[in-house]
Amino acid sequence: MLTARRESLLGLVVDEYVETALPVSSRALVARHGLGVSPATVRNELAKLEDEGYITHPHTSAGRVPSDQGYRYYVEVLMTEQPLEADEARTIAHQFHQAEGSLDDWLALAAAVLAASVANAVVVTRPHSPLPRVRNVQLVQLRRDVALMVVVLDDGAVRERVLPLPGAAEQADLHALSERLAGHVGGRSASAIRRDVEAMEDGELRALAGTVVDLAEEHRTWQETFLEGLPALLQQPEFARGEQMLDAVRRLESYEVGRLLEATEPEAPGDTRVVIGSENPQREMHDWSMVVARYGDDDAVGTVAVVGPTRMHYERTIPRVRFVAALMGNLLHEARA
Amino acid sequence: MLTARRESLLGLVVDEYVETALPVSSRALVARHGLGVSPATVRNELAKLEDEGYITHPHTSAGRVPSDQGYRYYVEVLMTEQPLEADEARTIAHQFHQAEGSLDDWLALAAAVLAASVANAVVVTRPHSPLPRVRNVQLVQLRRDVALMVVVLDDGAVRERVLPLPGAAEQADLHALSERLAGHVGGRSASAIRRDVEAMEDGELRALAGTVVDLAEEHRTWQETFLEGLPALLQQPEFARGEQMLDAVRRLESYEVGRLLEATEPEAPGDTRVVIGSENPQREMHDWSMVVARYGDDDAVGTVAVVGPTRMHYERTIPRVRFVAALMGNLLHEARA
DNA sequence: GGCTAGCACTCTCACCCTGAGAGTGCTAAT
DNA sequence: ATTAGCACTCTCAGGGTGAGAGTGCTAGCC
Repeated sequence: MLTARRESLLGLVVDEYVETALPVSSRALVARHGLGVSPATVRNELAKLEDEGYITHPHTSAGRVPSDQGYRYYVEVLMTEQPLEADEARTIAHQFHQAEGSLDDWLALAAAVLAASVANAVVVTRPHSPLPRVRNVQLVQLRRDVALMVVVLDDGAVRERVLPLPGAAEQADLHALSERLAGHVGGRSASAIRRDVEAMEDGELRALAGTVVDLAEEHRTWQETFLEGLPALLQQPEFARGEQMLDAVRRLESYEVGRLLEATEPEAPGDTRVVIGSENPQREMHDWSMVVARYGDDDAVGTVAVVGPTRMHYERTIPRVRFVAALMGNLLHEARA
Repeated sequence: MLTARRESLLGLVVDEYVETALPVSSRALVARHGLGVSPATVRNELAKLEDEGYITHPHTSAGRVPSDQGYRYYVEVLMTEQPLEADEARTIAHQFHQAEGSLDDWLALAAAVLAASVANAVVVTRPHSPLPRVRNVQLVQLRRDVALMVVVLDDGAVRERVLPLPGAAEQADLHALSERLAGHVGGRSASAIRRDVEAMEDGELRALAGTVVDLAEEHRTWQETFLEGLPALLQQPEFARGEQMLDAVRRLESYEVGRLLEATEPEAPGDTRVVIGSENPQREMHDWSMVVARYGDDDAVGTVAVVGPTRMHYERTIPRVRFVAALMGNLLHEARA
């Protein structure tokens, strides 16, 4: 249990440190905010806060720095979220509407816009439903005996694969084949299809249905993940030295980003979750924080996450993530409903 | 015109510098390679080479460093390409075959494999033809009055867009509409379609055909560009300091990569082009080199490029780029023919 | 009992200096 | 044409130093 004064002091330390990235001294606290006490008193209080684990000391004669526990308390109890100003919200919404390309383009744009707003890296995943159903299958002839299978799922995902065709076929034949295939797999989920696949008599159709299952199940996590704002992240003082920057880049490599989000428990759309430093089950993320939100609806859910150093402007970041997630949910719904 | 001795000296300077990243001294040259002369003689020769612009001096008492002109001469005249060893070629080919996902996955994999092989960043673009024809159009119903248009082009590109449908429709209606639309646009290029679009009587069809044109023309350069090997690049000593690393990351940002390749004149598949430092028309690339190759066939052509500091192992890089480009071309053809 | 002035102590950091080392360029001799 | 020798330049790592920034503690004050 923190006394009222210690609480407010902790808040000031966090605010100050988040802003300046410099350890906060007792003197600075007194000077910058008109506390009615002397630096010595503040020092005593800070010492107590340190005993209780809310702040630390890089070295003897340095100021104080919040610990993960301190940030946690701050986020849970002290922080007052800083909502977006009207024009900021307007700008973001405007940028969102402007994009008129494919879903992928739009997601990347959303990530970039949020990244710019919070000055950190942002990861966005494509929305997908836990059990997508096949909405449509098409076989398109590319060459004489090569076709392209295009599968459209009801969460909007479009997946493709190049197939060799045993025995040349006309586009008309392929068309008929598509129809037959669609009749078997249309409106059904991957697992449902798989259950029947073996029972199919027609060998050709069975093979094709198998491919449909593959495509429907293939999450392609890393391909469906959009990372933006890497430069913004790397500009943070914690990555000033080349070594650390290289580390950061490695950690956010495309293949890794998916894994990074896996560690986060899925939540319902609307929720926003904050994972601070050592709270992250992944060891290598121990000096990073993530603000994760889900967007979408019951049919299809995706993830938006801000990734950055634990010294993060939580007050600003959390409402912005929430705002963007909500906006994405709405637009997605609007575009579909 | 360089004398034979100066030529060989230049070659040694380049080799040495490429390997160590340290300015090379007259003494080191004599010691490491049994030249029959003294360092002083070498110094005289190096001074001449410097006069003629092939090498430079970071500062008075430093060794020599090749200039862009020096690298150019090296690539043009001195270098003997180092072909892949049999097992390296086998490994790469094996990795290429292993990938069994979509084209996108495969391209990203190819980029990553090459990047690992040359220890630099690699950019790969999707193959596309100069005038792709529409092979297939499908309208798929997602919600009551929202459809997804999926366009397949004959270079294998699959593009999609979410469309609001004026007036709810049944999937069956959409199907018929797709057929009609396909009748108009199938087998034709974007420009050919556009020529007729205005003449169409049916307003709905006209709008849809317009969207098809959009999709067919939309190159989505940055989306169709795959960058891999960023960490490998950043590990190079020229990016040791955080500042320069940040610069490098910014320069390779997704939005920029496409522009980066634009500056390179297109060539026929099979050609490999080397752009060294200030030869690049883009100012900000003046201390970078690129080894660019085209892959594909007459129908669809893509680009593979290695991007790194001018201090690049050209002898190794060029044949590896060529090898990978050829391999990609073959596989692409194999998968289609 | 809480607050605070004062002070000793610690640690960092920027700075300067220095000497070693690595190169070059030039000259004079071979 | 080559080379030994040497003066000269520049960098770089190391060490020392002083200033500055903090803390923690203690003793006295309200």
